Amino acid sequence: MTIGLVPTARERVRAEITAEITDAARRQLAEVGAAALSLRAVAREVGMVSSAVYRYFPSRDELLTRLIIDGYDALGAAAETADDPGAPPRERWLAVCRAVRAWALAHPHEYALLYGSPVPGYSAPRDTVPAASRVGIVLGRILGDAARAGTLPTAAGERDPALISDDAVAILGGEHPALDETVRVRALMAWSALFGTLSFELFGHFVGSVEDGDRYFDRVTTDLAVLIGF
Amino acid sequence: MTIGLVPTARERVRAEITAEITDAARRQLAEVGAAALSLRAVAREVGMVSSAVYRYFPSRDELLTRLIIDGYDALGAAAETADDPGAPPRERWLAVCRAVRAWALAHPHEYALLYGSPVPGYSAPRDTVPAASRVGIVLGRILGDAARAGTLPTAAGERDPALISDDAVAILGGEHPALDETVRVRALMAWSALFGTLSFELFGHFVGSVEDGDRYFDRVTTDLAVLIGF
DNA sequence: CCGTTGACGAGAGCGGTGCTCTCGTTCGAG
DNA sequence: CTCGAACGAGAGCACCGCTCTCGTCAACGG
Repeated sequence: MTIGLVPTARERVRAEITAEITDAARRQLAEVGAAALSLRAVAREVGMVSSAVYRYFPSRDELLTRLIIDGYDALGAAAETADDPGAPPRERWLAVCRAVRAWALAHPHEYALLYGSPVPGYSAPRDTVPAASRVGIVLGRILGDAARAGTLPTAAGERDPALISDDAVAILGGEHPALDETVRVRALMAWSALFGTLSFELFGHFVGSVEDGDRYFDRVTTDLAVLIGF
Repeated sequence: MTIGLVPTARERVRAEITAEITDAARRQLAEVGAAALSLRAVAREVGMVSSAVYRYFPSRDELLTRLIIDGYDALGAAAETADDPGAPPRERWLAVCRAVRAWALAHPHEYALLYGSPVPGYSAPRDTVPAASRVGIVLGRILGDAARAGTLPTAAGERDPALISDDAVAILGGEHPALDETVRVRALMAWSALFGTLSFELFGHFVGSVEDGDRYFDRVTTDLAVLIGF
């Protein structure tokens, strides 16, 4: 077994088959959702017997974890490309929100896998954290740039590390300049409110209350921008 | 078959067994979650064979629907008893929020069933609507009382029925006095933000960002109260 | 009062699932 | 060239949702 650099033919075909399996799994996910995703059906689609798939993924949950990471990455990439660092903070925030919503509407089952109920005995593995942080990092960068531009209030009171951790602070604007904690908490709140709105829309909790999802979403994200201070 | 009033012995024992099944199912739900809830295991727990359960519930999804409705009712009842109509609006809002969170923390799997990814696809959302509306009605009553007390801005611009439907308006304060649409939209937003925060907390999206969930939640709900105008 | 009917529980069975194990084959590193 | 590791196939286990049949037994109508 070679370590990196030049992959052997065996490693190459292994990577290819792994990709084939994840692609088939992603198609299954988009069609029937995570709960009904069957490893056997995936195996059938790639022309394998179910036991052969276990050479590539030790369990169905590991396969789902792969899809989760890929989903976070796709969503993070969508958020990143939607963010124009030259635009004013509010426009950047709105653009990122719209991009996140567009991705969620285009991939409802993947969104449900990421932000819906966790699957049965599933414990969020550490591997998903970096990918999951990407969209938060985009928001944090907007916040930091706005702070550097001096349009946000700087630290007034003391920080409370129990309320919002050092890691989260590092993402949400960092330490320079010293943002007021209130702003960071509101940014975190806007973040979860964004996904709360999306979850309600996608999971049908707005049925009968909101007709025009596009305009409602714009209103909400605009209100959230004002709340943050953008 | 008698129609209501005096139930026959047969109807009584049927209702008893149905309750036994739902109780066992609720225990299973609390233990292993909705995705892993097995009708056969429920049957075992009540000392039946699996096929016998189908005399009472036509499918596993119908059993889940029963649990969903019961869950919405339990949550709604918790919100209703937490609301003291004599208290000022902000205190009422905070109390209801805390009650909702307390219920969610005490029944995480039930909460996931209600507000996580819809598990059976789109089985029977129609029957669930009245129960699901209860907690929203509580919030709407607070909003209406506050409006009657004259502490909220009255209608300034035109209403936009596509943004927020007539049904939702009827719940969120009604037509007298004519609340400004902005306030109603913000209330709706606060409602989804509340559940967005809870979902993030329960589904682990705050891990590494928020240490003290209690205080963070109070901060968020307080901010939301200010946003609404309470 | 008795016969019919319908509800009921048990059991077998079908097709599906995740996962394990064993068995030939094949391929590539030493 | 050899030998071990990786691989795919297949059988099999335990479980799942759900259907069907069958014997029983209680309630209702004539």
